[in-house]
Amino acid sequence: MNDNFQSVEKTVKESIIHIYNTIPCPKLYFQYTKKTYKGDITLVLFPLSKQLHRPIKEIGENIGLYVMEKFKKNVFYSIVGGFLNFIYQNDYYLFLLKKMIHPRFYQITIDKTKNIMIEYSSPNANKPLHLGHLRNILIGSSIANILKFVGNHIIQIQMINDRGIHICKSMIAWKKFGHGKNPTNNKMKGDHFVGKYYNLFNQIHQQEVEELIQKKQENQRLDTSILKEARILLKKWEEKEVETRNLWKKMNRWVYDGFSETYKKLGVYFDKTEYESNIYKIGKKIVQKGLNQGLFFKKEDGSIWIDLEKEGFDKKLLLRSDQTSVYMTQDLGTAIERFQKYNIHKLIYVVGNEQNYHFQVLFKILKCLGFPWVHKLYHLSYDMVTLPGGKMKSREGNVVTADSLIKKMHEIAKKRFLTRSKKTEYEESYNIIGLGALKYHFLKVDPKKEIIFHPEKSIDLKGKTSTYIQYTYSRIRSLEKRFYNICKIINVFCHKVLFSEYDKKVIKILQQYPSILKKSSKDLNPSLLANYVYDVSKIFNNLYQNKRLINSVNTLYSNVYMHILHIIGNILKYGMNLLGINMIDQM
RNA sequence: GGUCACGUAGCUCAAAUGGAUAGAGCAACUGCCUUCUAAGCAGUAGGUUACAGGUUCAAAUCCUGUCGUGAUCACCA
Repeated sequence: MNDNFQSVEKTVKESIIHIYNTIPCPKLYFQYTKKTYKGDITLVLFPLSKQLHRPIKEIGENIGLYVMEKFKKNVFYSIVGGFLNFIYQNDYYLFLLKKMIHPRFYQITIDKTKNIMIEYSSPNANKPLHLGHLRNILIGSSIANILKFVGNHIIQIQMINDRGIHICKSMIAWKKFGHGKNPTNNKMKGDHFVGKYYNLFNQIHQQEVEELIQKKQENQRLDTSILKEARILLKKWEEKEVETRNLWKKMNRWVYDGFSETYKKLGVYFDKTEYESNIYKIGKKIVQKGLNQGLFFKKEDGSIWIDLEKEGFDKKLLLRSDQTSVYMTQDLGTAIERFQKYNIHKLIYVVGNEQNYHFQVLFKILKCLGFPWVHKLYHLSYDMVTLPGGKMKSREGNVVTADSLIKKMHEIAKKRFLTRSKKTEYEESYNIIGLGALKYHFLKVDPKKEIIFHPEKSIDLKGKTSTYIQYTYSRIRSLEKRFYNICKIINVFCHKVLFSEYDKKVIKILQQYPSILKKSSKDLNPSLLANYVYDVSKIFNNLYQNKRLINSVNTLYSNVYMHILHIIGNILKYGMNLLGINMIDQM
């Protein structure tokens, strides 16, 4: 077997330089050959024809012949319209197979090691994580996995919004109606417990607003008595009153314990946690500095603004008239502090698209301030998760929490598992299947697109799902076991191996793995990987159903399939793990 | 109203960034378990890629306009 091949792409490039004597070589447009045409990889000739000023047919023939020659007829070619299709021959597939069984095939390093900080989750400390957080967390953690896998150093960070009027709302409700209860004696998860009081606050506030409307005093709707009380509490908090601070610490602790539990269930973790209460003052200095430099301006009431109208934005508030911070103030501060503290090459914010404008302005302000690292900031924006009826934020207390969804998935998996599985009781598998289905459902969709979530239909365990992929994987594991029981191991590369069309289809898909992973990491998009892993599963099941893979009669081909199974297994496992999904050996 | 996204099969999503005859899965219908796991495989049906123009060898993809959906334009977070 000839195993000194270099890639077709490289050879094509070489041929153009050689034949047309052009340096540098024009940009080449390759694509994997469409299913409807014969071939493996395709060069699009139209742009080349334009640049070389030669007819398509001639270019195609020249390159095709050169490549065929170079590969000693292990690669054929055909020209269809303006497309030059390269058709791999048997031995080239064998070469690919050999390449793919090497561990290096999976160790993809796309660029030099970089320090990348990725901020995600970033919840408010007053209620449980919900559907929206779930998408955020899954995208963030999966991208962190992918970036790490291709060789970067990753710092996963969450910023907890533990300060402000919204926190005081749950505090005041607990003070008035909590009667000293706590999550333990109430048998509730801490974040749900606190969230209950936050919802209670909103209910009471709403009642009071309605009363005001009846009394025709609706102009006072922002001054309900309970809201006033919350404001007083905020003031006390700002003044660091001991009792208020202690209550605040106590209730936050409940919430954090609840978050930790949810994170643990989801299998995500953070290297760092920042608290808004620790850093909300940092930005003020910067704002003052910018004011002194004449970049910002002060209104009569003492508030500080930036005028970005020339840049196509509006005027933006940076500091309130009472000199307290707004979101922008602290985002300026944290960004600056992060670059001072850590040597980071990239800072990714995973934040919903409702804040697109906020981040555009944030980056613009930092640019105005002259920080050289502004181009290292990236807002990874994703669309909302909506319920079929419409918005999910709408009615208070009616949101789907992450915990309830995780629990529901576990139940669905259990029900299905019991009727299907060969195994007896196996609690851990319900988790892997249920959670996997949830994660896959969220990650297979391009982040920038909306997800419409049907709670009643919940999430499928068949079709284009993680369950299908997990099932495929456990089939592979089972086949491997069978192989070791009945077959001798031989070196297939010392023999003449002939691949069937099914085999070729599989190898064709498998060899795309590095480019998919590369693209996923470059685009910061786990959905590409998710969809690819599904394709791999599908093509395997097609092979499996049509060929007897492992048998004692044909040792050579059983060994060949053993290699193919091994590669598929690796791709499925690595790929799914990067999405945060575990695999099961037996289902 | 200004700005920014998005609009693909009945439903949920793809389509490697401008390439060939737009692909999957649900749901519906038809076949396939005496054979390595049927949570599977094969097949049928389903499309004027919201609409109208434009750019070029080539448009779901880029530009313009219209319509629809959502987000945002707070001394909220």
